Amino acid sequence: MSQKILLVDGHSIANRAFYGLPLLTNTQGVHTNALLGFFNILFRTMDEVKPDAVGIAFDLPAPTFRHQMYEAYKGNREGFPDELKEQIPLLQELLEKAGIRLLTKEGYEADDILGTIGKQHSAREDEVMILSGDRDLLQLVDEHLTLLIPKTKKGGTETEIYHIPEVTEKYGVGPEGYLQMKALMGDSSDNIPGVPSIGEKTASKIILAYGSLEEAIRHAAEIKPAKAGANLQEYQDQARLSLKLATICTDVPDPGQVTPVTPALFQQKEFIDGLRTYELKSLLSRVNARKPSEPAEEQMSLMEAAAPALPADEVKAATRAQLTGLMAKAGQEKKMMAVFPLLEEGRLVGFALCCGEERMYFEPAEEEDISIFADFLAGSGVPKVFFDLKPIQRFLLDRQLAPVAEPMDDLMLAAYLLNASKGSYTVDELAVHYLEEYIPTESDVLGTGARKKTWSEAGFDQRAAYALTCARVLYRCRDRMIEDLREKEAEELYQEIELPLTEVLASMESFGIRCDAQVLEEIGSFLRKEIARLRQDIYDMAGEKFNINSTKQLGVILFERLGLPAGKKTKSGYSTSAEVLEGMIGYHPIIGAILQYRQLSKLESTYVEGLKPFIGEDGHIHPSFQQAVTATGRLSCTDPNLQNIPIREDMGRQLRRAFLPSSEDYFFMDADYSQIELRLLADMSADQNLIDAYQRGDDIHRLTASQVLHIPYEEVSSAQRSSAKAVNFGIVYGISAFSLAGDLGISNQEAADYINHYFLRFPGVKRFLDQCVADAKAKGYGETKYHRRRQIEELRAKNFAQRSFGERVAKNMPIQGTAADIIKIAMNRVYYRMKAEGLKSRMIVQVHDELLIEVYRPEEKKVEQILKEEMTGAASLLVPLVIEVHTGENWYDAK
DNA sequence: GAGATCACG
DNA sequence: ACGTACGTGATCTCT
Repeated sequence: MSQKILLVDGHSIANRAFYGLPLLTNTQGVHTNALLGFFNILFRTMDEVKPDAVGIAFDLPAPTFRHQMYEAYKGNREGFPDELKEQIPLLQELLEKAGIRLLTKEGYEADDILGTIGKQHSAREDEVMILSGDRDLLQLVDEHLTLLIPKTKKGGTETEIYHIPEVTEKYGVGPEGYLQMKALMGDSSDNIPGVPSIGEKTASKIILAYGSLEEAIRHAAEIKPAKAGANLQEYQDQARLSLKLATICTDVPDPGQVTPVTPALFQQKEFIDGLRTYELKSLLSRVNARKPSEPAEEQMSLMEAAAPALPADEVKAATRAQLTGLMAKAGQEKKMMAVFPLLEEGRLVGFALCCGEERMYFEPAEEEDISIFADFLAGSGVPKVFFDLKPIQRFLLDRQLAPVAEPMDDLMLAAYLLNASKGSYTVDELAVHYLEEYIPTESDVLGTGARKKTWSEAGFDQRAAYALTCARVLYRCRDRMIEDLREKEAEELYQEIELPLTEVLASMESFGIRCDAQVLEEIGSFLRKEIARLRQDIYDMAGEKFNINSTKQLGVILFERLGLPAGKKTKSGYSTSAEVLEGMIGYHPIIGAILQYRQLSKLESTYVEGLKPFIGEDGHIHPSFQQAVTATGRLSCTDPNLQNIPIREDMGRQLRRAFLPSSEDYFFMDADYSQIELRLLADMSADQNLIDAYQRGDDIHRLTASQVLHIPYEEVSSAQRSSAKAVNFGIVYGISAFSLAGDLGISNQEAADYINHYFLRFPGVKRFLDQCVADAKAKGYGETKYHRRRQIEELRAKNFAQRSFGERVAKNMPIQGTAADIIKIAMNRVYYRMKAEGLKSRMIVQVHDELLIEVYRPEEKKVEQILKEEMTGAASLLVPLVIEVHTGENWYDAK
């Protein structure tokens, strides 16, 4: 009977684990990050693979031939850092306590042992998986043996899986070929010298052509590029040595035995005591959660805190009767219900409900099932707890069903408000943070990358277990999170702004915006013609063809071949940014052509070709508005991003002609706040000079120029006005003389004078910005008028640049964030008023300080009135909030 | 996957 | 003396 065998490269995984986590210690000062990371990776993999036996191998060096060779080339190899070295024996000890026999053999490295045992089992047609961070082991892959490489990514680990096809796909050659390639290209991290000037690509080509190193050496003379062939000839002995060094031994005598996986593994008292010693809490609760039998008495408290394992055979789909029963009961008793749906491609695969002790998982089979669920969600009696509510609202609105009604909670939004600087939020992180529990992540269940499964492919047991676990976590976290929000004075922000906004965004996404593919195509064909012309001109002027998109190649052409003066540099070479190139106009006609080429190809690739695939069968683009991404509280927009459609240059602006109302009965009305951030600066700083200016209705940039430069208001030139505008922007961004100087093309001294004069004239602004920094330093976070917080760790940095960054953020976040709060309030007011008044007009896009409305013609006056009232009335400031309204038959005309 | 560039507010 | 604007997302190249 064929078995699943998991083999682990101990040193390699410990190494990955070590670098994947910050340096943690227990209270005794023992470093533990590699221990924690190792077991996380091991447990995760065991959950996914469910092996029948495991083997974990470690190097046990001894002076053997191969080792001596290895030593000889070891010159550039750094040893493990001490903090990691110390943890290896602790790890080995823990593994042995857990019941695992370690695989070591004097004089052999771990990969030799893994190779030998792996090939033995593979020959018996067992299914072998080797877990290692080392690509060298790719040479072992065969029909029954796969290599798993854990990747540490932001927020978790993912696993790359290599069967034979993946090896071929990635390297062009199979596992044996990969070994031969290694001999040619070498590997600096493994101190395999290889052949000079042969890298991965050339090596792959050579092996593809000749099959092996020896064959390649025989044909060295005919190898292209000639340099590679000549070097192979010259360094053939070094190549042969490299082959020897790279080859993993598969005939280690008595390599040891794998350990069968039994329920007792990882349950030994000694092992659990060990975890306690190193204070690896999350592992402890995980081990307890996996515990199959009765818990030992001393583990009771931990056991109670941990989610009970969900034996797959006990989870059955709930019947419709059970479902309606639980919903009815919750309705009568007004009991809180956590709801965790599994959605994919607009389909509801299933959902879990958790109402205290009672939990169930249900999969709708008919329309009737969905309508029962939708009725429950739209009902107002039961407090419903979600994580990421917007897709559910979208699901309902797409089907013309009523959206989820209050009372409700979205713990993803709560998590975002509690810590806005994370970018992504998951249920498993809530479990760790609030319950100190480890639950599987979505990628644990579905995998990642090319092998990522859909929920339907994952199988019933997986779906049910995952959804039920998540629902239970939500149920238990809810009260504590709401309490945390209250403590931070953010409950109103959450209840009155973010939560209602979810339906608004779902509605905007569901309607989408019509986009005419023909208009796009016309612009595209014009652009392609122009791009081809420019490309040819550039090649002619450069005297050769090259990839203009490659900054590296472009740098060589401009600064070496044409000998133009190089301006700024980047980390990796010359800068060729528009800013640098613009400074070089006049030196050579190629510069202008390149700038034009850049501009047009950006439009073509990002906005013509980039948008096309998003136009759906309904002729609309349905973007995704992200509510829990930015650190300041703004929305972001993806798939596609409709918040950066060109407008500043007329050529790009033409693209907006492709965005149209959905029928002739509608036109566009676009309303944007006039200088909302500067008005907020006036309000929040209470600077009398700035307030007076806005109350008089002055042109604020003209006024700034007049006051800073000491010239009469009427005599300000347009150049002076635009300098003042740059100063005003700079103030909001946390200005420095250096950057203002760069922006205006003046000296540092002149820029510093501007800033000093500005602050003399607007002393309240100066006081306010300094206060922002002082408050943020004292509290560790910046805050908006509506108590949105952003943690600013950089303020405590020792590094000057980082700390300065923190200070700029402390000045900017309260302003940008409050503007974001206000437009969110406005969106809610406009949307819910249009809804309440039964209008056919609808909000379709938000661009930070701007709302685009598709207006039903008969409703023009009504909508304009609503926009004016609700947007200007969204906040009451010391200065007026002003909006500008434009209308048109497409987005171009409406701006 | 990171870095460079550039589109928007 | 230190290194510089704040916030996003998409595309392309190259390691």
